[in-house]
Amino acid sequence: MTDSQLRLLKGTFDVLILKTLSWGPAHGYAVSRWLRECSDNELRIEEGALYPALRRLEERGWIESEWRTAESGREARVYSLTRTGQRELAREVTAWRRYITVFTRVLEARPDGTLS
Amino acid sequence: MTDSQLRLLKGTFDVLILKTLSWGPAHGYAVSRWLRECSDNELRIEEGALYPALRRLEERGWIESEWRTAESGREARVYSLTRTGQRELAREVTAWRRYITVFTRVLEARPDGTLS
DNA sequence: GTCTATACTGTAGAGTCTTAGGTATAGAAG
DNA sequence: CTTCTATACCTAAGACTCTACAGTATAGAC
Repeated sequence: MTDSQLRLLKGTFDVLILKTLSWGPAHGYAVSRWLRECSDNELRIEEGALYPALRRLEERGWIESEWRTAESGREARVYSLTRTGQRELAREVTAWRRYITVFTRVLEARPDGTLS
Repeated sequence: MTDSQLRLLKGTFDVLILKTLSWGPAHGYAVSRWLRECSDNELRIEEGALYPALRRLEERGWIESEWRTAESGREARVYSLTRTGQRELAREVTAWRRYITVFTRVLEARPDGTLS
């Protein structure tokens, strides 16, 4: 819609996916929809990035998948968080908090340090 | 040193470089040093990423460079922020604030939205 | 019966980083 | 005087992650 849509920073998909799955198992399409809605349409994962990311996370053992038939009768690959994935999520959320602290400090810094 | 060093998110170099140059002209090495110091050694730009980034920013017209001989007698390529670069810096800082707001909201969300 | 939303998959290409290497000067240490 | 460290720059190979685009296919609405 608006051009005001935020471009996701590279490398931040993973934690968003893990976070989404922490609510419970979901298939790919639902992950991307939830993310759009939860961010008031400001964050969007393209499908071309979503499915590779899901496979990546599964390879690392952070999520696991299973083909299931939904109530709707549709087949879908349902992903869920593993125990390792839960730990990873916690770790990444912590790292993110630290990141914004440091990064914001730099961006808000006043000129006092000397630049040779 | 400590393994606790944060890995910079891709795509966040540029705004850091612009920010650094907003203090005044500096050469590449000084930019990376300032960044390390200003972040208490938590953020680091590898040289292999720094110099390409500087050239990139110059191509876009956000910074400009000039060879100068420092008081030390050493030659160095000194970069400075252009007017366009100043506007770009302001724009990116605003975008960053918005990004952390949205992203944090998602990461802190409580399970109320439905995940089909 | 066609259209929309759902659901998944794949490829090509661009952009950005990491890793690892290289050149060269100034000044201090020995 | 020679070697080491800090300074200062540059490049290339490769990996990774995203975007853009292009598909396939089903369920339900109209």
